[in-house]
Amino acid sequence: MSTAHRSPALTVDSVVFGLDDEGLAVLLVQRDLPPFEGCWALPGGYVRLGEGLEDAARRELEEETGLRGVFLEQLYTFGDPRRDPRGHTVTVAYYALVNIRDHRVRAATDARDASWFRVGDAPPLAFDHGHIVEVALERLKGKVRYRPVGFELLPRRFTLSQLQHLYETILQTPLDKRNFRKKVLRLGLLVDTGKREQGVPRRPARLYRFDKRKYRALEKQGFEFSL
Amino acid sequence: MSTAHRSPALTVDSVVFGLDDEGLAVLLVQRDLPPFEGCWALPGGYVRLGEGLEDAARRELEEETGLRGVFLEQLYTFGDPRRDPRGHTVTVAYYALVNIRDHRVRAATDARDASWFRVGDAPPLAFDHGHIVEVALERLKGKVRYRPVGFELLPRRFTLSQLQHLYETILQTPLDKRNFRKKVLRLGLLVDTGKREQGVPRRPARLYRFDKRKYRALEKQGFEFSL
DNA sequence: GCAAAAGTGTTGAAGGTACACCCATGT
DNA sequence: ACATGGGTGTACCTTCAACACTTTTGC
Repeated sequence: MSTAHRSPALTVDSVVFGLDDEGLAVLLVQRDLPPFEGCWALPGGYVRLGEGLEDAARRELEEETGLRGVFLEQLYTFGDPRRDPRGHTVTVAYYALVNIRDHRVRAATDARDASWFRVGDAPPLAFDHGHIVEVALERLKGKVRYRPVGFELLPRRFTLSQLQHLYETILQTPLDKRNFRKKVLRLGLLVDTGKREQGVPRRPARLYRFDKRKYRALEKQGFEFSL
Repeated sequence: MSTAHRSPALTVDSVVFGLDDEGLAVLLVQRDLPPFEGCWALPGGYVRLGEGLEDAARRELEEETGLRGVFLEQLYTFGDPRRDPRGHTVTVAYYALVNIRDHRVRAATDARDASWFRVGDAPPLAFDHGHIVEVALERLKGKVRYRPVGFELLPRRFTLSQLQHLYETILQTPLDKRNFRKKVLRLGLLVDTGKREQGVPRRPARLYRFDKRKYRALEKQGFEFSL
């Protein structure tokens, strides 16, 4: 092992998922520079010397889309030497979950535009970003069942129907209303806020919030979330 | 985004798990060069330009320990800028599962020695490798329950007791013999080879093998392994 | 014949699935 | 009064957990 090496370049990219009434969406930016100029791509960019990977992902995310303070987890590292036409570039991919209504998105550095696309209805993406999105979807599908990450996609207060639709959307399968409610309430991790939906043309639903403190406490005692 | 960058260096490291009668073991190499000269570490090294990540991990593994053709999966990418005293070095970690008896290990390039250490009884490791081993153990613990990876640690033909001990070792919990056998046989993925253990001072157990073909077929039809 | 692990079924508890109707609200 | 989703309980079935004795082999 010598101490001087020509290294592959290193980037981070983030797959940001959001949820609205229509379903799952991904946040993309339109590239303002070659290669793939004008093409839609994942927000991301080069890791700086001395910078942590997650720090880099958060920095790029804020620079390119204005998002900050979101739930972010490492997804996978993609290193096919041909994935970037400029030369061997390894990218550490992250995925993020955000509640669309709480975050206003704006384009910025290196990006002409940033906007949400319905999953499965996005334009062809730059590099191997289409593939990265697929991997992120698979991961989300697996994770949501045994970790309470879905709540990151909802407003702080939400109805049980919203939660159910979320699971139905991500898992791509219909769920039974009564069974779903029983199961999720029996976990004891949802708190009835006492409030109701407002301004809906029907019976207003109770609003719950997820009890993160309680979950963290149970987690340390070996409790396993599962739906 | 400019096109020239000083990138962090990029390495791969592998956590190789093996199993014997005493329990789980990790394969380590003794470094022959600074930093951490003489210290035990994970087999690994720099990714070459134009080389795929998994290719690099396999190459280093063979160079340093003689192992080839093993089960290998990406674990996580570690990028704390201070994890290597020589300067910012990001490492893509893999974990491997091998059957100790099928593979003879030998030291080679960059390593004075290579040898197995009981998990939890290893010397302090170079860099953040101790932490990487912990993360790998956690991953193995999670994975073994819903993917049939455990079989990689056993010989091709194995007894149900061996399989049970494997699960007890990895999950760190005792299992009921009758319930375990029922569950695992009901999956329909073990084939009775018709052979028996030989040369043991007791009633010889039946030898089974894992039916990988059948598993792959079921997997494509949405089947989920679980124990 | 002794030691050591192999092999084998049943029962009770818990949890999962399937299923249909009345209620509260806005218009 | 009507349309819309909100909210609720039961019966059946499957799966999980607990548990002890006989069998086969080598020495």
